[in-house]
Amino acid sequence: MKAREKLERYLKEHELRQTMERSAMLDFIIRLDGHFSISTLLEYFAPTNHISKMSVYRNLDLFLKADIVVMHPFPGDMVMYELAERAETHYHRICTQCGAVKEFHDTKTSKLLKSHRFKGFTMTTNQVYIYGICSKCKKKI
Amino acid sequence: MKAREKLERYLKEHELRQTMERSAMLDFIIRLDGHFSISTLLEYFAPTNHISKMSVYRNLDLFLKADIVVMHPFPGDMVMYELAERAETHYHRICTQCGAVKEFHDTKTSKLLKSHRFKGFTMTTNQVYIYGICSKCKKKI
DNA sequence: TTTGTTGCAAAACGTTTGCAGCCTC
DNA sequence: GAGGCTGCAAACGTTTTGCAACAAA
Repeated sequence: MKAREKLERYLKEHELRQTMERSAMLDFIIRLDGHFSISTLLEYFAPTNHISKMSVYRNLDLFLKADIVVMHPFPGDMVMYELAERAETHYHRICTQCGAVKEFHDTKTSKLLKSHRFKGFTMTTNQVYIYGICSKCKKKI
Repeated sequence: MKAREKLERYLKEHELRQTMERSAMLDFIIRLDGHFSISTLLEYFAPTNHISKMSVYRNLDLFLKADIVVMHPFPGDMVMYELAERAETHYHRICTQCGAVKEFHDTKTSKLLKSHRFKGFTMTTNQVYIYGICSKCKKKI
């Protein structure tokens, strides 16, 4: 499902409201087309672009609950996020030494995971992370 | 590889030192046998058990780099951690509504992921997360 | 008209930094 | 003996809280 649809549906289901702020934040995240942190959002919106810090925090939480955005456990000081729709098209490979993250495709695993059926649990997305050491870091050792 | 071996090897390779604090922290994490947050460690060590806040922070970072511990992107305010060795035996299923996390087994996917070969990238661990809605939350809607 | 949402400011909290002294190796 | 490691305290920055005004439904 598209991110905008998800938002509309989630708001309706939970009797929440459509606001300019939510819409603008989602637009930005869609256009951004990549990984981002809370700082990315704050730096863009808080100083000049009409959305206060508080709304950024609160609405990012909402996007997470609504499955519009996923959270990635990348190393480093900042938790990173990505549009769920975008994250569904690839997985991530992470160097535990330098923190470098690469996207890769794996249709086999994707299909296998999508075929799972759990009792009473409805799957929406799945994420795979492969940890290891990249070539640059291997040379250093 | 066992966690303790990993630590020894990592320390040697990076010319770092074995200390009581590192050893005690690893012991605790092994005995704990589950998910934990920084608070879990701080609450145990900082007040009474002889390891200062600072060493907890610094050594947890080291454990992450040494692949002794992995970080999980579970919803909620706290980033969670788990002994890598333990995390290798199962994957995680997460409810995006209430944040409940269940462990599940999937040898097929595990084998498939382990069989991957990347140019210049040496895999150490892999993690799979399945997001969705659990039965309890479905009833509420 | 109701009630969710925003934005502000202040407070609370978690994390980092700098440094002196200690302890591995 | 050299240099990594610890612990303290202060500084820092991020996130939360409470509340009044606003606006979507």
